[in-house]
Amino acid sequence: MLDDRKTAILSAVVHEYIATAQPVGSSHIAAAPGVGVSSATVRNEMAVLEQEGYLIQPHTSAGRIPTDKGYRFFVDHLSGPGRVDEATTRQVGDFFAAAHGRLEELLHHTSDLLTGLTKNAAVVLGPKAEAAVIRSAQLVRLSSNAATVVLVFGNGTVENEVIEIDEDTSDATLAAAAVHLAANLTGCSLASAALPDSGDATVDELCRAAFAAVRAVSTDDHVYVGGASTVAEAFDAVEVVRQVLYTLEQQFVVVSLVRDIVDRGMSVAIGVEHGVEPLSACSVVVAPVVVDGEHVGSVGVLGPTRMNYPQAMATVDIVSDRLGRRLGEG
Amino acid sequence: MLDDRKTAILSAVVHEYIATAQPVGSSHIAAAPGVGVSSATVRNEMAVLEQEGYLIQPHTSAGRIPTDKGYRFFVDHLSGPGRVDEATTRQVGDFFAAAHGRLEELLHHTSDLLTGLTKNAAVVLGPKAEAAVIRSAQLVRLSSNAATVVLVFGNGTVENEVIEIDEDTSDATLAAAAVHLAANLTGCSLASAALPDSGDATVDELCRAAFAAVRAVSTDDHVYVGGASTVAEAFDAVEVVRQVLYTLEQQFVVVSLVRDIVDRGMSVAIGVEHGVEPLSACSVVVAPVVVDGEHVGSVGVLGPTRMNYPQAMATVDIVSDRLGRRLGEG
DNA sequence: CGTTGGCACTCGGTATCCTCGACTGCCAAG
DNA sequence: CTTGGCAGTCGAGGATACCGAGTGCCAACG
Repeated sequence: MLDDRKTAILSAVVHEYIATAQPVGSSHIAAAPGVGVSSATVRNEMAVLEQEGYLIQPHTSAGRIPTDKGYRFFVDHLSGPGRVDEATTRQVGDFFAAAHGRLEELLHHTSDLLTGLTKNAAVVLGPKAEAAVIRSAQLVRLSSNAATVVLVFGNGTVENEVIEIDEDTSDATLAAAAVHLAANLTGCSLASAALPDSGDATVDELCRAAFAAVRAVSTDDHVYVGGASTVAEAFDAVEVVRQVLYTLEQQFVVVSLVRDIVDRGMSVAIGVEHGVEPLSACSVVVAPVVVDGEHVGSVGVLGPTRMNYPQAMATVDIVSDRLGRRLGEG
Repeated sequence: MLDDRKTAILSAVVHEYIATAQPVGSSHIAAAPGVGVSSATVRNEMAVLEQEGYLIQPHTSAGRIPTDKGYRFFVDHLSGPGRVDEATTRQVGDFFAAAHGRLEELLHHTSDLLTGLTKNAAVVLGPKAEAAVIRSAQLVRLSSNAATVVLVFGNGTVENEVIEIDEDTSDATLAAAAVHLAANLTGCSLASAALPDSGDATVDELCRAAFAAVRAVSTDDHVYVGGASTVAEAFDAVEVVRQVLYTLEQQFVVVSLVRDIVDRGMSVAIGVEHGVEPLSACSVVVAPVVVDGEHVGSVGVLGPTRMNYPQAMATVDIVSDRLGRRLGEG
């Protein structure tokens, strides 16, 4: 643990570096409020902080920049609960007040909102359909050998999947299957639903196929990634930009990344902490979206390790909170 | 019009520049096959080509690079019909043979396919629901004051939208509206559908709301943009990368860009030709997706003006063709 | 007359060198 | 323990020189 003065100095270094992206020297810190001490003393303290791994020098005779460990200490001990300014609060409020329509739209726009507020890439992970209550199940013939199964869930999501059917399946059989599906799925969640035999083998066959298809689809994640262009500004090394963008395009990587962080109960993963090597120059700030005490999704932002943590954390928190409330009403 | 020798020289410059991204000098061209002439002669010809606007010199005593006009001449007169190698043909074939499931998935993966084949950003514009035949219309209550209207179209698309309803709307009214909707929409396309009065004012009110909502949604475009990370490699100026990425994120810009090019009957828009200023360093190669003689969508790739046009055009063509066939079967 | 080899010239890129200044670490005095 | 002072370090940035790729022009040639 660090004493008060080291703490204040580290804090000042982090703040300054976040603001300027330049290595920060002892005299700047000595001038900072809250550090009433000469630059020589600051130098001594900074040497200690460097030895303990909170700071590094890019090269001798340069200022210091925080390490991942330094940022970690900062977010754990220094940044407080985090406040968002009033304009942000209002903007978020307005957004969710004005939001209407489909869940997908809402999540998509939420990601844009986060990007706009934090100037970082944003990730929104929506609720899986699996757990939601099925309000309607339907089977619609598309052609002689294809049909669509459509489920409407209580949260407003609609999932569908195309299944192949036998050429000689009669419309009557299809209708019977549709009725059987509707009767047995409506009111349950997909996870809990079971499909008893109907007595007709052909109908059962159809129903099983439909059920399997829609169950497979409903385990897909609803993930929305926005603000990719911000990473082009955050890093000056083209290679890093490319790697980060490429990784962001692999949505399953992003999904497991975010989910993993949330599951570990963390709200911030700094640099290598999240274990995704191509993103080791990035930090991720996440918050779970909670409805009725249940964790139904996540929101987060991804930016360079020298991101504005207090602001990002506060923004992510307020957005996840409001999104949760919104989903609770809907 | 250019004589044969100028044509050959321009062609060689374009090929060389596409391959190396370096200004190309007269001696390289003189050595190229098909140009049996000394570097001095090439220099004279290049000077003419520069005066006529096909080439420019970044600075005196550097080689030349093609202008947009040079690329335009190249694609119009030089690149021939374009062949894809066998591996590509097979890969595309395999892709569409293996593809199954929902239209959205198919389009999304098609964009990934194009990115993989051309190493450029890819755009896939799917069919609008508007024109497709409605196979099923449904109205499902979500809560006391919200319902979802769901349409299933003959091409396998499912569109839905949430509408607000009066708290005191009875389930019976909702059911009546559902029946009325289904009766009047099934079998038509959204564009051609009309909604006669049912005799019950409340039901009509609901139906109108549902119809309006779903009609609004169905005019949305299904657009899939992939391969954003490739643009980080294509340009070395960070600012250009940022602008291009940002523009690609504005999906409506991309949509109107692609649509405009296709509508003008063009297959390639080079640099400023497409009129989107932030993308003036980019070319776009597009092809319409045609099903039964009808233009239902578009595919395209977007890359730096020094992209490999013959390969891109051939790839886009074959993908659009196979996608059209695939949509025709489905 | 078009083509070609030759030649002088241009100019960006790279390397070298230097200076400047922003740091640091250390030390001795307070 | 803190602080002012001081010598030392090292990268950034500017000046200089050089190199080489490439050009334009011209005179000679078939």
